Amino acid sequence: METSASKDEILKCELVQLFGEQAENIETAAQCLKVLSHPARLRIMCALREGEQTVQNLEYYTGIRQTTLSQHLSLLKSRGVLVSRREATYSFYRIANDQITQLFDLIKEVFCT
Amino acid sequence: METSASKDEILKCELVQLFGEQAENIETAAQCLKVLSHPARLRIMCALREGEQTVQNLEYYTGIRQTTLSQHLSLLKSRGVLVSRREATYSFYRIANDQITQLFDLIKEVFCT
DNA sequence: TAATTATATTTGTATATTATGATATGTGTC
DNA sequence: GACACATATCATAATATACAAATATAATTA
Repeated sequence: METSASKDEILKCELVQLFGEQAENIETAAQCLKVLSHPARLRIMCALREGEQTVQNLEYYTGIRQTTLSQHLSLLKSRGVLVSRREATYSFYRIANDQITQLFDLIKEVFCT
Repeated sequence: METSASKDEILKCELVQLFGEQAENIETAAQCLKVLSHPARLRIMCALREGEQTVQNLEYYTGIRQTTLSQHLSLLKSRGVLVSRREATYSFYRIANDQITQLFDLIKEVFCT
C-alpha cells in the first residue's frame, strides 16, 4: 500500500465521498447515536414516540427515578434529540424533529422484527 | 398519576406495546447503537459500506492506528456488526448483514443531507 | 408567607471507555 | 530456522459516564 506525502488528502477525499460533505457529520452522528445508545434513553424515546409527555409520566412509564431521568432528559435535550416546553410546574418533553423520529423508527424496525 | 400495586405490570405492558415483543430488544438495540456511536467506528463502517477490506486498507482509509483499529474491529465483530475471514496473513472485514447496512445507510441519510 | 408539588442541579463514587506502547501470534519467504 | 509482514492481545493511564442522595429552584396552593 502506497504511503505518499498526499496520503492525508486521499484519505480525506475518500471519507468525504463515503460519508458526505463534511467529516464533521461523522462527529455529529456519533454524538447523536451515543446519546441514543442507552437502554434508559431508548425507553424514554419509546415513551415519547406518540407525543410529548411530562417528566412524571416518563418516570411512570420508564421506571427510571426522577433524578436519573432528569439527567437523561437534560442530555437528550442538549444534543438536540429532544425539546421541552414548560407549562406551570410541568415540563413537557418531545422528540425534536422528524429525522430523529425516523431514525428511531428504523432502530425499532431493525431490532424488533 | 395512580401508583397502584400493578404499576410494574402496566409499565411492562406499555413498554412491550411501544418497543416490541421483548424489553430485551431495547438492550440489544442499545448495545448495537453504542458500538456504532464512535467516530472511529463510523469511519470504519463508511470504509466497509461498499464491501470487505483488509485491516491495512482500513488503517489507510480511516487514519486510525493499527492497535486501536484492531480493537475497534474486535468490538464491532463481537457485537455482531461486522464479520471477518482470514486469507493468508490478511484479515478481511465486512458488514455482518443487510439490517446493519440498512441502519447505517439511514444514519448517513439523517446526518449527511 | 409557608407548605406542597414538579423538576433541575450538584456532588460523590463506581464503573466503563479510549488510545497507546509493548508484546504476542500467525503466515509466508529466504 | 531466521526474518519480515499483517494482525491481535495486554497493561495502563486518562477520560467519560452512570447512578443516587442531597439539595436547589420554580410554580401553585393553603
